[in-house]
Amino acid sequence: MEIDQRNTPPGGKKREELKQIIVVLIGLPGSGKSTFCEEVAKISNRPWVRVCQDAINNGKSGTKIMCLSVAAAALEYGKSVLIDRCNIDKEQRADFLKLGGSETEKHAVVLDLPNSLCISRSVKRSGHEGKLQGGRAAQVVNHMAPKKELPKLSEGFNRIMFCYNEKDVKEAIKLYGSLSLCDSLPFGCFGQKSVDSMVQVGIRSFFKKQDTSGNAKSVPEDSGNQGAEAGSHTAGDALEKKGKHDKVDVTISISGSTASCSIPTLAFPSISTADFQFDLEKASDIIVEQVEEYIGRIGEAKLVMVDLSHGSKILSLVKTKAAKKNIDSNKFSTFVGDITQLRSCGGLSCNVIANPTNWEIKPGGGGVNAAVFKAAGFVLEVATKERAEKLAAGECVVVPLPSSSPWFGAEGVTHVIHVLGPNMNPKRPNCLKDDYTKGCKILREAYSSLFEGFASIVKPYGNKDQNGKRAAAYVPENNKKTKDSSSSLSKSGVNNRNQDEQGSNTKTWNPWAQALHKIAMSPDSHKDIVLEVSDHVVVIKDSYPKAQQHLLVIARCHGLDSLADVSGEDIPLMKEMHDVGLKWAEKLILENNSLEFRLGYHSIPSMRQLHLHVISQDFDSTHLKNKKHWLSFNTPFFLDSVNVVKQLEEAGELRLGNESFFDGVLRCHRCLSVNPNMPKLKNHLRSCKDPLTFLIQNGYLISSEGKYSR
DNA sequence: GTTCTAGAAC
DNA sequence: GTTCTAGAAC
Repeated sequence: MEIDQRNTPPGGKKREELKQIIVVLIGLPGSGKSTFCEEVAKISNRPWVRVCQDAINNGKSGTKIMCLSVAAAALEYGKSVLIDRCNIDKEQRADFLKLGGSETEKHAVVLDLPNSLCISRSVKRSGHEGKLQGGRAAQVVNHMAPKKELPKLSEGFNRIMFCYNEKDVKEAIKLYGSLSLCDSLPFGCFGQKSVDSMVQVGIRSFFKKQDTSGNAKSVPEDSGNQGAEAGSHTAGDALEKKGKHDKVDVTISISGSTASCSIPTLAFPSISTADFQFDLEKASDIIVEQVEEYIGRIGEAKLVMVDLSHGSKILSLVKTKAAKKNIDSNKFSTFVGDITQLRSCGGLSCNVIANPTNWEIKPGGGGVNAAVFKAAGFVLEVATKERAEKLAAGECVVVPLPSSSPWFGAEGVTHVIHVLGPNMNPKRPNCLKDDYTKGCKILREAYSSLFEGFASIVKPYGNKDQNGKRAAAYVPENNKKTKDSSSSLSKSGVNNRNQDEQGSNTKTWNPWAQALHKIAMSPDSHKDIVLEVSDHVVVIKDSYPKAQQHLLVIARCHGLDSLADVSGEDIPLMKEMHDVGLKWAEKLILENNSLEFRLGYHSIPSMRQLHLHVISQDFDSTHLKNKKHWLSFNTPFFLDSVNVVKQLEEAGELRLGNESFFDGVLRCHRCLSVNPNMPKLKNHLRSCKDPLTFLIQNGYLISSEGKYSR
């Protein structure tokens, strides 16, 4: 035992000023418990006492009773205590939790490192206090490992922190080492991989302390927090409000606020403006801009922005800016209330709830995230895990809420959309510092992604109005689990933006793939790159042209992401796109009569929103870099516009190419010679002057030599 | 879709 | 040693 004598004995210091903590280390031999204690003691200003069973008996191994006795004495002396023994099951830990008074905080730090690592460390070490090293150590670890029982809050811990690797351990050391005499840490479970006890209590008092204590030291980043946005809405708040604050303010009138859930409604809090400290003015601009963009796309569905606090600045800013833009208050409103109890306490039926989560999409961190996971129950964690393991900033995942969730019955919630916003808080992971260029971009993506997710739930199902646009119609929630097997599915399985749970055209679109879609939906916001805009199409120059001239004719119709969405009824639109492309090709040929053009579509585009390529056949461009670039324009993966229209007219459907064409050889489109690699092909293309016989014969080429027929 | 880069190919 | 590809990350 090592007693720190820096502190005064009982009576010498007022006990009220201290926050005494018992930290029960839990871990196999070799998991790093002793190192943890030594490191914490080394960097800490707090008087820690390490109670180590391996050395408690005059440097030799002692008993549990001895540990309890020494720990009790240390607490009497106003110290905080680190219990350095394995404590692998509930029974071994129970007596330590009885020590100290009601003011003493009981923490567990679980060093759940891989058994193999513990064995390897134990075997290799020398001079171990308990003489557990060499071959015997491996035996002991193997014997002990199956008996390991992870701690739960219900055992009596205020806080449990799980560490699974050295990085986690380092963070925990930093956290505990930086606690001064009066500091405390948020209560609850932090960092647990799989849980059955992940409940966070008392975090409200932690945030209150942060606000009110003038000398409170900022608490270091919590590994269990994982960047979760705390917000003004805490789990504690949610608990306290229950049964107390039934009254809520509707800051903009909501038509039919007590309406049945037949009108789909998304309730969303402000993303990133709470714990992630995003600038409120900038955030409110983005919220209103995104609401304006999406409000016309969700049919009769509604958006409601929710904040727990009266006098919320962000709510007020959004409300004012939305009013200035004349956004229909029947479609978009703000609401003061508890997002977890909108129907029961606020009379507001919202079937979809947005949750500003952390990158691991896990409970914790306080704020809305903690409250949502708590209210929706463990089934939400399970349902979430089936859909996604993690999120990148700007992404979201739509999770149908199982009917077994208490939220489903009590609040009528059918879906939760987890969304991760940008973090500007240096105390949280992945801080953007003051880079608001990036921050605004990500926040815009986050809202766009969220609203796309909502739109996918109230998805349009094929109905088109007279403008050719698909009218949104609410389809009752569908809990059918569908797994997207499309090649574009991100590795994490995250559904970005457009989650379509119906039909064979299911495809998810990453944030980077949304650029054309955004241009098509709001060409006015992209005037610098738009060459032409009409009711049905937008023409732009490809940002990364693969030839001297490379334009895109983008359809403006909702619900037409790619050729996979096209059917016979789209023939007029396809013809219009072709005519516009032809017009531009002819215009460019007038400027340079050596150009030859081909018009066509990629069978499986990378970018969302149906677009026609108008590309000159020189393929002279620095942006033509890899095999896929070439093959996507020079194999049947590229479908000529005339042929697409013809197929639609004759068969009513399309035969699309697939990505197997990307395995092909690099054949010159003129002389048909095969080239070993891209640099050599590009070099060859500069000198090959053979005619494009195949294209001419099929009527696919537009050149000064002859007219193109449709 | 692009960029970056490790490692394969030359 | 340089060139090129392919996969990861965005």
